[in-house]
Amino acid sequence: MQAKEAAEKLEITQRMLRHYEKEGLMEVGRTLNGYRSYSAADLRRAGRIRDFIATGFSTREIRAMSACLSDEGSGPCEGGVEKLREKLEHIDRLRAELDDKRNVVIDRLAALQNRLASVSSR
Amino acid sequence: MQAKEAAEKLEITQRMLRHYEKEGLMEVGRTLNGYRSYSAADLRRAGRIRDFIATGFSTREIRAMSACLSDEGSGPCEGGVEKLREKLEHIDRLRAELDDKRNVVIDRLAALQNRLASVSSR
DNA sequence: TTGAACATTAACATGTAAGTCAGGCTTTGT
DNA sequence: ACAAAGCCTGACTTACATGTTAATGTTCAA
Repeated sequence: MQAKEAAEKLEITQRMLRHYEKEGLMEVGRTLNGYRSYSAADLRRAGRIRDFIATGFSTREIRAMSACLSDEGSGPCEGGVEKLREKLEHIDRLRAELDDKRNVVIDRLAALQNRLASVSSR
Repeated sequence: MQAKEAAEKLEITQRMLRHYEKEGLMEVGRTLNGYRSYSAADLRRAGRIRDFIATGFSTREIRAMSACLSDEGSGPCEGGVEKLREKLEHIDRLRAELDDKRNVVIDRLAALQNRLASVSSR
């Protein structure tokens, strides 16, 4: 698969696909004419990189746990587990707070609607 | 509480606390001598900002939902059912994004642990 | 064979998180 | 009174995601 199609499927730009390569996050084969050729595995890997970046990981961090990115991913990616756990903590803390906040709003909304209901039923 | 202690409790630098202010993400009171004085609420708010940034949100995005960051849903977070509903939409959208991000991490973690398990059981 | 659509690299640009350092004021302990 | 430690602002620096553009090569269809 050529660059354009790959980029479209991943909903990122070709620019970023090249960026991933230049940053050493993935390697992509070439056809005879020098064009990049993306395999299905390349797509999955690039998709993971995209998600990690969108989740606040730097290229440095992603590179550091590069082994954890491949489908088969053998090798030493133990350090990756640490980072994943940390990230999970961040996300979960945020989620918990968002949930609290959500309840505050819901309660208030309910209170408002109670008042409206009691007014309109008068 | 002064800057040093606040930064230590939040495990970020004073530099970043000042940064949050300059970016309009929070306001911090001053004592007579001009020193910043962080309240418990300030600490919580800064902690949320820290978590949002660590989760890949830009200052622009954080600023946009600034009202949802305070402890009390009061302030600009009130003003009738309309605003509350908007607020809820914001929060739910955020929660959805967070869940996506969380799933990315969880999937990877699960994949890693499957691999480790199958290796160690051999 | 010419043009459109695709590809390539390289260079330049922008926004922003984050570090660091300099120059200067304030507080506090000795 | 002096030194150490804190604070303040502002400026310089780096890293990095991402966009844009320019110059050029390749493929394909009319």
